[in-house]
Amino acid sequence: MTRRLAEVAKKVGVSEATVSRVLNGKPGVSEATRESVLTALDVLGYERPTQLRGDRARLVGLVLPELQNPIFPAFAEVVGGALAQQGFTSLLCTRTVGGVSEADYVDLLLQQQVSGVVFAGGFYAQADAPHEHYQLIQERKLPCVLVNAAVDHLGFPQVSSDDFVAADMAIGHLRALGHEKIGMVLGPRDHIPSRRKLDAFLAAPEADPGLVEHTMFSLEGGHAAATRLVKNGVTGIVCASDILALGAIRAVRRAGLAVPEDVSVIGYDDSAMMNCTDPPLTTVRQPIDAMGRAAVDLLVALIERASVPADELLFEPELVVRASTARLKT
Amino acid sequence: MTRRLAEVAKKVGVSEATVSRVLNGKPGVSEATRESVLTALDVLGYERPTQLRGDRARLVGLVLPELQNPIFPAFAEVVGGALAQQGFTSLLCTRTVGGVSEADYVDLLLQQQVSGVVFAGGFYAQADAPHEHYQLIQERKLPCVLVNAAVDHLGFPQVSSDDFVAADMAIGHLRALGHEKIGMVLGPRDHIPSRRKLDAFLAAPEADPGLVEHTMFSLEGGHAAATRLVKNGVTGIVCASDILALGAIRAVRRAGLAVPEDVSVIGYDDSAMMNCTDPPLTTVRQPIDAMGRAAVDLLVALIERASVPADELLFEPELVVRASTARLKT
DNA sequence: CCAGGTTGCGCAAGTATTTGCGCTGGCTTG
DNA sequence: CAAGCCAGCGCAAATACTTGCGCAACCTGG
Repeated sequence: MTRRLAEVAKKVGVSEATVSRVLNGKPGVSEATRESVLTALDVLGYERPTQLRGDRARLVGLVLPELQNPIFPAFAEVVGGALAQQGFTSLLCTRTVGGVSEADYVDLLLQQQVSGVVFAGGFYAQADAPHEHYQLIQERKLPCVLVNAAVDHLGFPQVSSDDFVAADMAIGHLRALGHEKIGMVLGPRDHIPSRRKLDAFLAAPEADPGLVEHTMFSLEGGHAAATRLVKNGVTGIVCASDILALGAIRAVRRAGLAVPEDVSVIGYDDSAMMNCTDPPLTTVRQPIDAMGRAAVDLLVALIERASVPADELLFEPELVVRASTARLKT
Repeated sequence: MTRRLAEVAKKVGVSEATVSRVLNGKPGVSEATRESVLTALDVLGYERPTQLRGDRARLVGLVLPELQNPIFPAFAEVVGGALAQQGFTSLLCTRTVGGVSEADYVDLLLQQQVSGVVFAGGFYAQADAPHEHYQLIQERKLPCVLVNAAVDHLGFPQVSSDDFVAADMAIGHLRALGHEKIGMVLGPRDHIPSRRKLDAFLAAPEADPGLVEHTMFSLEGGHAAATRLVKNGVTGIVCASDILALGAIRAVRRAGLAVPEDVSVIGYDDSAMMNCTDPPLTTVRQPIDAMGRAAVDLLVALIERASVPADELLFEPELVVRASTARLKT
């Protein structure tokens, strides 16, 4: 009922045969004719076959939860750059308020015939979030790598930074500075990286489970959580992201105290510009460069059908001591 | 020569007719059969037609130069959110070092049959950069909106913040604080928004053209440029981005001076977290929320074939006074 | 347990696309 | 300037995909 060839052929004034040849990249058509057929195709709104524009685009989806926290754009740059070097193009997908869900993005990516997907900080990290769309990827055998702590074994290879060690370092640092009443500001309860940090916190016998706050990952969330902790008299706060830490610093000041003189605050991520903040933030750095590269290497291996262990690659974080932590006043 | 239907049909053990029906979403096929046909398709590596996965995705490309400067992720969130509300999905495209060029992204987007494109801070803003790919978009009559000051009339509608007014505000603010020796740190010489700011600077009769530095948009660029300015004895620096301003602050300190006591620094953009820096940055805010919404409105109008003036919509910036500027010491 | 309805599917006829072959007209060569 | 060559294209045959129709299997209500 469509009669594409016929319609296009009439429009250009050539035979159906010629249009067919153009569409299939067959020889025997002059460049000029080829051009005009292609133009007519576009004008009439038909999809030209993928192959016609250079070689098939090697697309990879990169799914991120947000862009507010600078760690995610930074990660996107690392992954995008590494993919580009391997000849892949990345499609960046970000959840937006009231907008497109992760499942929608997965649909979209499948539709666009991507060669693979990298997820960072997605729903897979939250135990209570829907996970059906990951199974969809699995069924399709689409190469996929998860960054940072997935819920359970979905069977995808993972690249994570070691949250347990990270929290341990942060707490150790505060202890070494003489702090004893230490609080934690974490993400949602079902968020796996937060849980792992919590495990590290509770591993210490002197830890007080009452000084753990769960909140959402925003400056305001950090502010609210830290306000409660300060009220409970903590002198050190370990946060699950730099943004939370900035919120915590604001909360401490709002309470009439100073950072780091009265309360020490440690962030997590070491996102950009944390050395320009007031005070420069002591934080635990995720090695995003190495992680991004590793994720891309894994993904490319999967795409090329190499067998890759569905393990979790743990990356060692690094404590970056700046000026938001100090020895406890005696 | 391919005989897709036949091959798939044999694999699944049904007739070609059934496969055809599945491929075209026709009724009269049980869910189970449909599933197995699709699976076989995937296994055999055939593309399933776009329509099969829900209704045709309404895609819009969003092309950004980088993600380091937080203004771009922020803009991406605004535009992405606004598009989502209108039922569009945004594909984020970012240039990466040694990676995909703007022209490549345009090719990609055309190939993916996007409904429209939003460019922010792209090559169109630089007089000496290649512009052919914009013409390609124009020829295809693809809806397109440019954000912030394009080189010349490429015929696309534009949404910009008023750079002249912005620079004027910044300079006026410094003058009001008693500063007379004021320097400027701008982007590349052929960068149109920087030129417009330069125009505002030179409009004042007492302006010294020797105190204008061109550099690339990075912290290090700002640092280097500001170092030269400080050596020349300026007491106030107006920067073309917040990142440049942070670099400038570092340069001032490296020179043994203090911000704002010895030298006042003004940024531009008011990107996120500039109120957490040391000192909190005085800056000129781009109304990215309004601009993003306007850009999306224009684009959607274009997509719906409404006629839209190919004008430049100028948005008024806003001076945000924090603590990186102070009265000149007498 | 049977009649009638419904759904899923294959047959084969109908429609669309691809391709072998040969015509044409322009360019090269002697 | 004519003969020969060949790229570019259309014709029509071959191939590939779509669809109207009817059969069969399975439910459903008597």
